Amino acid sequence: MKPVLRFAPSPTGRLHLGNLRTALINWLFARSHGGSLLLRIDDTDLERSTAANAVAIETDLTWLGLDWDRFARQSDRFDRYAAAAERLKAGGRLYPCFETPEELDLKRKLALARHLPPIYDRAALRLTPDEIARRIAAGAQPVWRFKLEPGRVQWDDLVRGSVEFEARNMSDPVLVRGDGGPLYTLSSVVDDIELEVTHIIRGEDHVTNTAVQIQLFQALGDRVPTFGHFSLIADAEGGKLSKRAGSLSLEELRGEGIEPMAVLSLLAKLGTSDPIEIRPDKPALVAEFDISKFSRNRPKLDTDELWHLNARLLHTLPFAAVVGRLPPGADEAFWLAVRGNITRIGEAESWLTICRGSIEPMIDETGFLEAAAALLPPEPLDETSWATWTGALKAATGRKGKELFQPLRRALTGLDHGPELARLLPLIGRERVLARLSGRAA
RNA sequence: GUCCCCAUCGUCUAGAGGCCCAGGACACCGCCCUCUCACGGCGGGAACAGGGGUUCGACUCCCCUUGGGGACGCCA
Repeated sequence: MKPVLRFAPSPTGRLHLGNLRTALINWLFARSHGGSLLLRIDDTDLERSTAANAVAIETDLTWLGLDWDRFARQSDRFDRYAAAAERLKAGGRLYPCFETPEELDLKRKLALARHLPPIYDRAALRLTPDEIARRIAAGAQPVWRFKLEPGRVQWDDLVRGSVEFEARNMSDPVLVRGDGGPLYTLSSVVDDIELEVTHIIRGEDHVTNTAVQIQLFQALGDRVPTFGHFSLIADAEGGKLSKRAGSLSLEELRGEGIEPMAVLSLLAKLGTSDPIEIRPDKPALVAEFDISKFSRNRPKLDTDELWHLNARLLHTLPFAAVVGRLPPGADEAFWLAVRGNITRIGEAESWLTICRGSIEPMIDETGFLEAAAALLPPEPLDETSWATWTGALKAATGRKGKELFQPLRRALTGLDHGPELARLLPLIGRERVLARLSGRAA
């Protein structure tokens, strides 16, 4: 049976690197096992979900090149959740509770104060049928809780090995809210069953959810999927990712010029035993993916590392891969000359100004530069011109090494370092070179 | 507070009792290459959180401590 994976974000905000990692791991698992991926928009929380966020999620995934085979939206499926809730009621697994949110909050605080776990005390289970009928007749809108069965819940986790929870340490989850709407625990399980999800791979913040959801899978169907919970990533200081969510949003990184493969390479390797290196394309990541390579440690994500990978990627990218994203006037010779000196593609622009536009030269010794101007080979300049020129200059002045080259670099580019001058010289052109050697902006 | 998880170089990790005075990758430092930066080549510094056990022998097993994280919602 081919595995069916799913990525189920809630459209309550933009995707950040943490979400993306979940998406990528599921995508890689699906692709490396010949399986399929379902994109499910978990928008049962109508208050916080927006259609714009849902669209943005699809845009971000597409930009990264993560495709999906099926699509579902939970707000289209409320009838399915209601039907499942009825089945659970009929089976005696759902019971109505009439506490207000304030009462529940108080109960939790009381439990905590008594050094007890803040789980629901099941007071509603002691309500008589008459009492329940009377309250409903009086207009009360109960929430419906799933009655957990006592005992041990165990599963073999793809990342964490055997995991066990004692049901008495868990709270009977609310599945249906006062307004009749479904809660995540219910909708998620119903969809995983009906959309035939075989592998649920998500962050470790879901492990306790898994324990209760396994009982729900058993109550609602006959098949429990395979689970895998990888650890969440921390920021560079070891703190929560959300605190620096701004700098880690894909939207922002994209605006700063990050390449998809830099993001993908880091996210696919972080926390695994593979070296974190730039990979050329998604098939390389698919070929190397193995869920068992993920450790249970909590890895730190450093955006510096992301930019480092980005630079490494750019240094090898052929002209064809970037042609549409370079400023007008940038040709292949230009790209090949400057790609080794940039971290983000936007930096090509300043080099283009140096090659095709006008800059202020840095002049150290006018005498030396005058001599250089006199010896500059005639048009056309090509990649051999530099050697010819500096050879003649060396013979004429007796200079060599840095003394010979650095004044030229500073005059020609206005900078202390940059791409090979042999390649830049023909790009800058004879006329500009002469002007800059004489100290004129050109 | 309760339950669960984690703890090896700066970072990501290898390590399933002797193969480890702990290996790799990235980062860092040095040298080489070189007009500069980067690339590349060579070399270097750099770690088993602490304390008890178990054992002939613990990075590896057990317990405790400490430190971190997750969960405990009519959010997902």
